[in-house]
Amino acid sequence: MKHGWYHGKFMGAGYRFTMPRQAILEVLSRREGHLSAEDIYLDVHKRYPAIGLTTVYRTLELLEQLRLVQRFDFGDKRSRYELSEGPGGPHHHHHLICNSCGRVIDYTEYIEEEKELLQKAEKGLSEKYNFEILSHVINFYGLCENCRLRSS
Amino acid sequence: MKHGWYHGKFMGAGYRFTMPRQAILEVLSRREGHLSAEDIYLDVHKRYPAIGLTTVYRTLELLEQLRLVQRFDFGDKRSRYELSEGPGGPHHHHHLICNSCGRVIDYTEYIEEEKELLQKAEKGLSEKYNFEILSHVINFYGLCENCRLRSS
DNA sequence: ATATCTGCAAAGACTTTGCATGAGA
DNA sequence: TCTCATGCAAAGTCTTTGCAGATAT
Repeated sequence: MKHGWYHGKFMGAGYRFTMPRQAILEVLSRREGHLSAEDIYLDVHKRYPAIGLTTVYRTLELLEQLRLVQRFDFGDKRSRYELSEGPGGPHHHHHLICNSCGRVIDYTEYIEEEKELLQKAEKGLSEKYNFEILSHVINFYGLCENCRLRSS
Repeated sequence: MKHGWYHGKFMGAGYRFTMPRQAILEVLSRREGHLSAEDIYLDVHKRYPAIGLTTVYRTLELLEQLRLVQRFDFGDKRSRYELSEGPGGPHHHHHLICNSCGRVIDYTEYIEEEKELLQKAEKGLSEKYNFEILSHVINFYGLCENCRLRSS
């Protein structure tokens, strides 16, 4: 893992690129998607038992502020974190969320069609409401395969 | 407010249409959008001081299950509730959410264009993942007018 | 009549904060 | 060196649960 880019991001914003921060980024990069703070803590903790849960929370808050990480809420009562898309991060995707069991499925289809809509909407909305759009979330809710079978 | 329709919804599902439930629905209907459990509690409590916060939570859970209410998460740490769209409820809309101050703006533009994308996506995704889509959420995140000015 | 619903208080779960210690530049 | 970062424990906030009494059908 090349730390140079992240190192620059941190230093450029006046933050230190410490070992816990490296380790947390490494976990986010290795295990893509939908990780809770505790998931990350447990994983990081295996390699660096000294790192505490508080640091995980504080680091995630910082990463979110630096736009390196995006926070999601899938309806269970905990925040979920993913590396932002881009070099090193995942590709642009959205989520199917099962109302019954909470499963989350990533999908990458219809991104082209989506782009058209979003570009039009972003332009219009930023003009009308003077709102600067920086990111978006599209979620579909429903029943996953297993839960469909079980409830029918 | 005509309670007949709601009464039927409740009874049809084996639940009682009690006074607290009526009162909570009345608040949701009168004050459209983005209400937290506590917002609802405080409002309902003015008219019916006997109704407790617990009942508000339990009623909202039930209303969500009956699909009469949709729950949202806007990034502050509390759930927000809105009456589902439909007769008596609000029109279809989405949200602009300010990353800085948390303000939420409803918008109803681009719904037609959105419909096209969603229909295509829903069809394709339900086939590919055998996932039955029941609802969707589109959120735009960014900076509202006030926060743009303040940060520039 | 009786199964459901409610209020209160207490518990639970996730997240944040205070403060002394430790570490990066 | 000296400010920023960290760990631990404690506190905070929203939400859920247990249980006895009340209520709708």
